[in-house]
Amino acid sequence: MSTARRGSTISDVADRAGVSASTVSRHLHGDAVRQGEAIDSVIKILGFRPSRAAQSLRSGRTGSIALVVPDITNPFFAAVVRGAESASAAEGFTVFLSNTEESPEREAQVIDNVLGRVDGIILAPASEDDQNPATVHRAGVPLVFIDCETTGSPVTFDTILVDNRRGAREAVEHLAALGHRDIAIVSGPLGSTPGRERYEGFMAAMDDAGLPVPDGYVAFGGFKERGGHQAMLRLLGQTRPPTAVFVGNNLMTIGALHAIHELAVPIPDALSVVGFDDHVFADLLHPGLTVVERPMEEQGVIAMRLLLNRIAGRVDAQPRRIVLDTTLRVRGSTAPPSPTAAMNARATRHA
Amino acid sequence: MSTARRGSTISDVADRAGVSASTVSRHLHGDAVRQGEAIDSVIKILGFRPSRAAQSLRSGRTGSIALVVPDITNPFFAAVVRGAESASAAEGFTVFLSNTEESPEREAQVIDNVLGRVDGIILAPASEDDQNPATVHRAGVPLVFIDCETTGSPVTFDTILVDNRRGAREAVEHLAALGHRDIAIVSGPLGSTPGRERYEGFMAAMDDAGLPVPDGYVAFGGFKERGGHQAMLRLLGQTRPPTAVFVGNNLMTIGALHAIHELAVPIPDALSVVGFDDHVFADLLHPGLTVVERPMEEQGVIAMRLLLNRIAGRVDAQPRRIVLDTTLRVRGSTAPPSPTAAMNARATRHA
DNA sequence: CTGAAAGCGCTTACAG
DNA sequence: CTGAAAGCGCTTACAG
Repeated sequence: MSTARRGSTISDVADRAGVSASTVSRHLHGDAVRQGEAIDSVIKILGFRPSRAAQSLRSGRTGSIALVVPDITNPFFAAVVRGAESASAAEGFTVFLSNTEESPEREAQVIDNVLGRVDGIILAPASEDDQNPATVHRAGVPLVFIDCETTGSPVTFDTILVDNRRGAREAVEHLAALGHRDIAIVSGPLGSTPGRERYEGFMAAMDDAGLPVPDGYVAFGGFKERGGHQAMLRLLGQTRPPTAVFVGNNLMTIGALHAIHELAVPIPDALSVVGFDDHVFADLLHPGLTVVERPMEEQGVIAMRLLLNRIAGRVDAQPRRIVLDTTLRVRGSTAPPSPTAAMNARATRHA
Repeated sequence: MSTARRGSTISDVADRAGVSASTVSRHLHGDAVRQGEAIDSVIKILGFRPSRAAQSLRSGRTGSIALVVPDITNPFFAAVVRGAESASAAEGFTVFLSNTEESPEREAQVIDNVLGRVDGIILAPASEDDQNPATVHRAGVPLVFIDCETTGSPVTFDTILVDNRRGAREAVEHLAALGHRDIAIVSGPLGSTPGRERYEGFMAAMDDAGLPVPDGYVAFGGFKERGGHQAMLRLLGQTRPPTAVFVGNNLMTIGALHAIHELAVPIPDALSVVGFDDHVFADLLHPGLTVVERPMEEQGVIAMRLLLNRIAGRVDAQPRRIVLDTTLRVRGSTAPPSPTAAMNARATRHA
């Protein structure tokens, strides 16, 4: 590399400051040292930066954490990143982000690349039968699950989740209390934790409320705008469309709203909508969007703390599983079914 | 760390395979070796993974690239990441992503953390008077700008951009050709390259078309949904609203569209809209969104290639500046101004 | 508080 | 094609 300047080493600093490398090293790590100021000034003059590689090799620590998520463009994960970074900054750790595009293969590659360059991994596995966590465990690297977990593994890991089933149930109960009986779901894939749990919560709550869920009221899609858009078009294309819908993911909700606008279905007059995850836009819309809200940055903070504790050995062997609560935030997108809409649904049903 | 297993080393592998560590190392790097298969099987049995730290320390290479962007949730940068990763995978490099939240301070921290753990940096600087590139240069680490650049630095860097001015001009010329005279802009911050260049391109094209741009037709906002939303509300809140608008960024366009929907302004009847950057949704909307399109993944690919060439010393000292073309993609959101809308605008103007 | 010394786990000329 | 040896730049017991 022609432009690369040979950086100075700790010995260069030591020589010019008239101390030993040990002393420079100690000073760098905050130990009290006599020539502290002299060392500082030499460091500045030389533009010295300790070699991360040498530090890692010798100390066995890297000071880095990998955060591996299925979709970096999802604002939920962006919030998680913010939380994780703020929790790690305090202990001097750097967060590296990697995107798997929801592919277990990409995830395997990322993990392979990351093992040995980080002290720990926070992972939102793409699917519940994902085998990558075993690889991480074999390498002796601490791992924490966030948002999703894998099942059937002989090993368990620290995990931070929200009560997805309860969140979905709250949405259903809210809609049922408003008088809706024709309630549909736009659901994410059942192979992932949030997809499965929100679906199960929805079905259980509908059952408890004595409301049937015809096949046509269950529409699946990928966890992104396009998935929600297509699923919602299918729901609305039926002869007897629902009067209310629960959408199981933030990006899917955006897609679903676009579909609703395209078909010029008025919210909440003809259709009440509840989304999962609050976002910047939820109260800018007219009407505002009713959502199941959950802690986001906080999950990042907790995941990072669990991981750092694990790394520092500050925690007993038993992995923790933390499940946070959701909150229903009611805005204008949910209302009692209008007489006409309800009647239409009823009439069609009996036709 | 109680759970961490001491990993095996290259010497362990060498011993069990009956060769020297040198031979194992060579085999690992693809050199022809006699005991190749034996070595492979020992590696498998032992679950050997070479220590990245030791490799870096000895070879002076890390095999990693940092990609530092202002907003990971912007689909443009997600596409850049995809492109960069595909270009780096071929040469065995791993990409680490870092988010600066458009803050030069966060950017400084990220760069400080990343220097010494990567062989090069691809940076989309938050602002044009950003001083962080100088730090990177001092550390002797190759740097490539993408999407944004900094001005006034004594050093120049490889840079990959698009012709923002021309893109904005195409939008204006398209609208003017349709017969619009009352054309407004929702612009990002002038402190960033895309904000400034698109603004300048818009103003120059309006000037060339002989169309005045009253102050009220220029609305600035941050490069996100909220910025576009608020700016658009301001534009539409005027006594003489424009009949067409150019929105200078993808996320701002989403926000602007929400504002337009809220105020129930029909597109394109009362307002034609051109966005910057195509996205998943542009042709799902009704009407479809006319946009200035630009290569996205390709920019990531090119940035990575420039950087890898620099790292490998495969390139002459002179930094390259590559400017890609934009394309106007016309969909239904732009149409001639309706007689009423135009008349309203005219009438109001003369009132 | 300080320094000399060993060593983390690799890679890479060097000599054969 | 192969091995012995040196060394990348730190950190960390050890002894003082």
